[in-house]
Amino acid sequence: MQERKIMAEEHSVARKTLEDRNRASDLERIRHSCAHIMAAAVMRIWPGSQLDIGPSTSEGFYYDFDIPEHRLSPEDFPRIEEEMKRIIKENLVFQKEVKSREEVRSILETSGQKFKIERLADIPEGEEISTYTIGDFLDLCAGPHVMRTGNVKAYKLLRVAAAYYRGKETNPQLQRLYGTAFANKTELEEWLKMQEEAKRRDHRKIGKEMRLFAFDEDVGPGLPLWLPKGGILVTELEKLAMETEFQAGYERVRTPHLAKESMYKKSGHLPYYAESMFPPLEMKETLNDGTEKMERYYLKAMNCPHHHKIFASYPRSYRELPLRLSEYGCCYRYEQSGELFGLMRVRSLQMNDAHIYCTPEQFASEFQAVNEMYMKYFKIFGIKKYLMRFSTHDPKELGHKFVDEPELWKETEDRVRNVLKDSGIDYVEIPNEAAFYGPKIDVQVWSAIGREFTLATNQVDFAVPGRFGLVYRTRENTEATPLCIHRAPLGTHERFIGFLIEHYAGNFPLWLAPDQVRILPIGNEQMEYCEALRKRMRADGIRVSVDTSGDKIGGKIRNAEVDKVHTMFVVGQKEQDANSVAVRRHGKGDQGVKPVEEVLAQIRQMIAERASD
RNA sequence: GCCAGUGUAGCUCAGCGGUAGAGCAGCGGUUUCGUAAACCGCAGGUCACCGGUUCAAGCCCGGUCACUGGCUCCA
Repeated sequence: MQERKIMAEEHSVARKTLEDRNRASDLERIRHSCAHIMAAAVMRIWPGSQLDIGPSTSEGFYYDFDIPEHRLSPEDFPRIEEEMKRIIKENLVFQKEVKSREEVRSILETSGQKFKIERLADIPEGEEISTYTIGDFLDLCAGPHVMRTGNVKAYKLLRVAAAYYRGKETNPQLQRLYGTAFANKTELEEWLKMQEEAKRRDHRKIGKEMRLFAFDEDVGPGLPLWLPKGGILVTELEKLAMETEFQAGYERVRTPHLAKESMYKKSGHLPYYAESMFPPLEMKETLNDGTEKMERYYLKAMNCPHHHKIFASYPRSYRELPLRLSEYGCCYRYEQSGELFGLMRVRSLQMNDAHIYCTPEQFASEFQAVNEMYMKYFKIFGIKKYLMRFSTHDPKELGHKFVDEPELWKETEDRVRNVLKDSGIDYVEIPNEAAFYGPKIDVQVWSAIGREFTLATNQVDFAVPGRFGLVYRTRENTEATPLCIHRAPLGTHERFIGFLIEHYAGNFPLWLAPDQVRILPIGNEQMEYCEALRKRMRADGIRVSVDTSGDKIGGKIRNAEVDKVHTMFVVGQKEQDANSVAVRRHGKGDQGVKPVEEVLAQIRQMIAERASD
């Protein structure tokens, strides 16, 4: 599971060609120019600063500095913005000059810009080398820029962050200043407003307000507690997965949360992933001869090895394949503290996992069926914007990052590529990003607030079944090792629900809504009628409650709306006499009076169909 | 793990050297009401934790923890 990869690439060292640069949009020019203006301002305030690079991004721009005499903090923003304002007012020309490599190097050496000198060395031989100057601020830069500093009209500094030089952890850490710029003030304000709106949809905020989940210091960071209402979401997702997988010929299994070190040595996970696993539990075991032996147990960070052991639990025949084992397995990963993020990145997680063991002949259709399952889920949740990322290996890393099986890599990657092409799915291929045991497809989605992450994953494993000695008898009565497909179309409960909270802004469709129906009596006279109705609906499996508070009907409605109750039944004497209810939908207002039978039939149907609204 | 920021009642926040505050939620009353807030009252806090400066510390300083924004990493 990975996330923010594409964002990271956007910031990475991959050089844009000059052609790419010339295609830069007006907005990109403005933002990149604004980055220069910001850098010029920083140089005026702290003249001893070293410059790195300052590209535009999808959200705005940034510039990386080494400022020896100062630690940047948001308190510096007014001062820097003030200086930027001055530079813009001076309306300086962005003066481009094409120079020779030696000429530029000597300028940079004079000004002591050591990062820039290294960046200069990256520019391929034969490519045009240019500098842009505004006033006395010179920057090695291919452009393009706006004409004058006065063309930048709306900008705002956003945050400071540390960033490693060239993104490498071992390199020195630079201070990164983030900002954004727009063509005019109106657009900037609209964007700021949208950011505010995004904050309101944040799953951490809604999760707290709706009492879906909680964190507790004594439990530990990254270890979410599902509160009753969040537990309902979990249960509904599991019901969906179980039904879908049952129909698709999967068999459910259950496995322990930990295993001995030897298994992870066998799987090959340990050398690669020990750092992101919780440290082992160590215990003394007394052997039959009285000697003691230290045994190490690891909390499982993945379900695959346990499932492989199920495959290996008795001899298998080709007749049993494809064998599809599924489990909502609990895993534990020791994610770095700085990486923890609400429900989206946690240390305990439950994965919608399954492993499909199949013959090479079955591989393509099994892989295709998995893709179709993804599409089915996306339709239910109305997920329209997604991207399949096909991660492949880099032959140079064989034996290091990737298991040393050159032919298997090529063969399986070709197979996956063919399935993707044949099914006409939109995908991008990204080299050198595969799992160590095989190529994978990650489904990237964007939450309502524009954050990108891997929601689900579908991986091919041609290495580990062999390590586990998994074999089946072929028709020819020989032994063969199965291929394995790892798949988790609903990702993990934690991340998937985090995504859904933002996707729906907490306004879940009826089948998912923790509070499906709340009955609101106008007065005490209707209480018995309401209570009878509640009992009847409960018997039907509908999540319903009665508001027995002393509030007026307006107050009851308000509370139900705030609680995001999907459907309200307002019941007064009129409704009781006619065996009806006045239906009100969350966010949609009064839907009119309807006979009880009609409303209940409709609700049952919506739940059964998992209707999207 | 690294850089920066934040931490005051269940929630949202005010107070920024001089006796801890508000609204909402909660609890107790009164009210029984027709589509987004009835009224009155009560209670609620070692101001994240540990140490320091000061006659006096939510407030200043140092450390720890948690969370947040980035970076790095990510089966």
